[in-house]
Amino acid sequence: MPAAVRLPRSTYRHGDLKHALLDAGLQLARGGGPDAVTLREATRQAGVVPNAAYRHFANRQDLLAAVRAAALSALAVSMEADLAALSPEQSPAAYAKASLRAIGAAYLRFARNEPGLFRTAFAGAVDKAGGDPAEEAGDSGVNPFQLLGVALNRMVEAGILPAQRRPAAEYLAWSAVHGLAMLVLDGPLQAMPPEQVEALIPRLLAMVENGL
Amino acid sequence: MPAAVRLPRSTYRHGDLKHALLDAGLQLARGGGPDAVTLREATRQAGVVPNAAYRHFANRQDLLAAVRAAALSALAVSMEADLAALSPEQSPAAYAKASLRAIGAAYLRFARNEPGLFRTAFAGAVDKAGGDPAEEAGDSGVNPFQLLGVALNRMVEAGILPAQRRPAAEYLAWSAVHGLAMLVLDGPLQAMPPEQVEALIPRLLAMVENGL
DNA sequence: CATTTATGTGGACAGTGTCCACAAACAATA
DNA sequence: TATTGTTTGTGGACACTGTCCACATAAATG
Repeated sequence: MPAAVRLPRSTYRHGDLKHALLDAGLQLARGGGPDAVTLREATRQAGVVPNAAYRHFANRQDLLAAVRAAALSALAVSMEADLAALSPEQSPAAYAKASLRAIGAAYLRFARNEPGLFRTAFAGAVDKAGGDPAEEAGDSGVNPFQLLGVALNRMVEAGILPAQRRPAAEYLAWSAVHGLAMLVLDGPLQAMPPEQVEALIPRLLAMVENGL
Repeated sequence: MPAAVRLPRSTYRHGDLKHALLDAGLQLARGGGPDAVTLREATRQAGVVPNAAYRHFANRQDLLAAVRAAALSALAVSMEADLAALSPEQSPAAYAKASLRAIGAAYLRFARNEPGLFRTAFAGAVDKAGGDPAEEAGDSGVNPFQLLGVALNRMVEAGILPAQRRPAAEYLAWSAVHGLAMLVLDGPLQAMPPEQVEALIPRLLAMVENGL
């Protein structure tokens, strides 16, 4: 693939404008959340006239949706890394619990380290009559829900989560973690000192573990 | 106070433009969330030229912050009503549990019935060096946190919540409920059928109750 | 009544999304 | 190889937004 992406290019054709716009959009989202990803700024960074974007995206919402999917995928990748770093050299029960906690902690860490991407990942997008709730796989084919499902399955297998409570349990666990992230990022917990937030995390995860 | 608020007025002065703008803003937020509350449309509904708004609000963000506070207050009022409707003619423990559940249910019902207001209430506003996290009282002086605190205190008094776990417990409970609301409104649970969401609610509240 | 202050008006500017007609480069085909 | 057609980027325009400035008007104050 041609590498020339930045700078006022000499060729009329761009080469891979769609990718360039998505990258620019991601960078904008990273810095300023969903509102910052604007068509004109993205095209500007790609060194192209605003209207060029319409050859690759139907409108701003369409570009934003693509950026959103990429951001969600980035979150999943980050979580996956933490999950994979766990060594299963322990009792199944301890391993299952550790998995759940690692996932929750990674989720919250991502929200803290990449607030723009996190906000963008969950900026209300209307699904076009989507099918199953948790089935919008990102680029890498992994999404946060599925990872949660893995951890919960481990808990069932280890006997620390009754099988009847397994169905839809990811939504419960997920709600708790997601809620804390949102309250800290955009909500009334913005002003809470970081160390206090940090102290809240293990308690929240314990609540999920014991309450499921 | 003069009642003439709508229609192309004849008087040069408006009478209570600040209130009119806030009302218009609330209506806009109700219909389309925070992005819909625009200076120009609010002034239009108030029958006034756009710039008039700047005599009462520093800028759009300032108006939005006022609308946000009012939306949060509306949420608190709705929760308070449900809480007051509970009859304490039962064991303290049952009453405390019922209080917690009523609060959570009211929160989620509000999110479902007034998505625009709910989104607006939690649309990232930067507090101007605010003090304590849960201390931004709305117009009515009540906010969601304080109500949660009441229910949790009842649980401690009833002996179903250990006193050591009491501090900051509202943030944990709140996170769970808020997270579900956000996932359903703006997140990947948008597509989930309402009856399935409804079934999730008691399970979520049970998780909080047992996990705290 | 005269003046000061609060409040709304008018006009302007930059920035945004989006539409339309046009132009340039590549692809396919005669 | 030369012609044709399709993809992709350009140029110009429009409506809409927030915000600034100078001005006008009504109310309050002396």
